Amino acid sequence: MRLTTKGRYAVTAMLDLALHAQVKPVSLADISKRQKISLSYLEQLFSKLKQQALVLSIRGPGGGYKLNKHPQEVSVAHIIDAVNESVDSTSCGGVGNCQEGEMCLTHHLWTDLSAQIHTFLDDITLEHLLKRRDIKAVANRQTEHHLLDDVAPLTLTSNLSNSLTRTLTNKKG
Amino acid sequence: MRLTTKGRYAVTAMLDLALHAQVKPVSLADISKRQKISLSYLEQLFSKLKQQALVLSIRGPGGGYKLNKHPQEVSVAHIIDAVNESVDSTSCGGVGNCQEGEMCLTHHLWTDLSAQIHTFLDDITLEHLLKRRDIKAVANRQTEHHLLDDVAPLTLTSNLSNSLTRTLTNKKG
DNA sequence: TAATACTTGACTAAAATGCTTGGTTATTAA
DNA sequence: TTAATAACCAAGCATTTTAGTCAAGTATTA
Repeated sequence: MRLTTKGRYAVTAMLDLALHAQVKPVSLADISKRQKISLSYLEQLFSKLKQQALVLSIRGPGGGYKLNKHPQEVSVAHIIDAVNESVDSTSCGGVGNCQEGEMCLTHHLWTDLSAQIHTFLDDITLEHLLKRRDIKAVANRQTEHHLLDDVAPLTLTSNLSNSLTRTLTNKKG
Repeated sequence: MRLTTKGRYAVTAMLDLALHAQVKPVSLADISKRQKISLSYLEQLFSKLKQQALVLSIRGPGGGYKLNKHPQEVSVAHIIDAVNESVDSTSCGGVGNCQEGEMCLTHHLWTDLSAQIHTFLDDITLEHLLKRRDIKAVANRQTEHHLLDDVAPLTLTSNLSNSLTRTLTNKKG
């Protein structure tokens, strides 16, 4: 499991799709403008996302990309894995040549840890993120209604964060 | 939060310290041999680990490094953060120039997600990893005693993984 | 005093990241 | 049919990160 900005870009772009490609497809140019990611970089990322069947493409004018699965079926882990191409190679390459057993030990502990993080991110889907988005959208409307300009935004993001924390940590029990 | 091989090297090295630097300090040359990490790369890593007061150094013959805290006080997150120097810079740089609010949204979701992973890794200490190590050592002795050569090792690592899974996911409730 | 081992800095090769440029192909609307 | 759109594709490039080398220190101990 690798966590870099590349994965963040991919998750952001997929979330953009989930938000805007409900009816008609969304072009990479649109995502590029909205999320400030270079068009050609998006092309590279979506090439891999399509290989993993996470998105489908429609060519020609009015074309673009759409999600190929329901938001609740797309995990953050899958998105990140899709763009990070086969990490593998944990020095000994799986069951390879750990000479002393000492190395194999710490090596195993790390891969276990890595697997844990993967499981953690595999439980978080686009659906989860979308729900938080809805909460924020509703909250924003409330904010406008109550005319609280400066204080409210901070409270809102703080609420968002807390709610996300609760959602993610209290999973499965 | 960034997750790369650099962080893995650091965690592995710290685990090596925890295992071998109980009485006398351990030289980087020893860790280099045991964990197959280049000496000079270890020097760079330990320079940062020392800056973060995670280790202390003893110079001269018989010198080396020791943990500066108890294993239960050293989290995996802290180790990874120490060698990954101030990640920051999430495009808008915190509270900066998210123009459309749309970007700020996904941006926030990501930082929340990242914070969750951080919290997750902050709960895992060297102590936890050491305990798993003990379990495996005991299990290995049992294996030798029962003379199960082929089947047992697989079961053991599987048990290790499961036990780790339980420990990590069932934390705090 | 010599060996040990940390400390520091400069430098390098390789890989990953993020982006540019310049095309092609399929599709649609004028 | 033509022009615009937008996916697709490939090569290349600047920057950063990774991982490591080399060479000089300095502190400590035997």
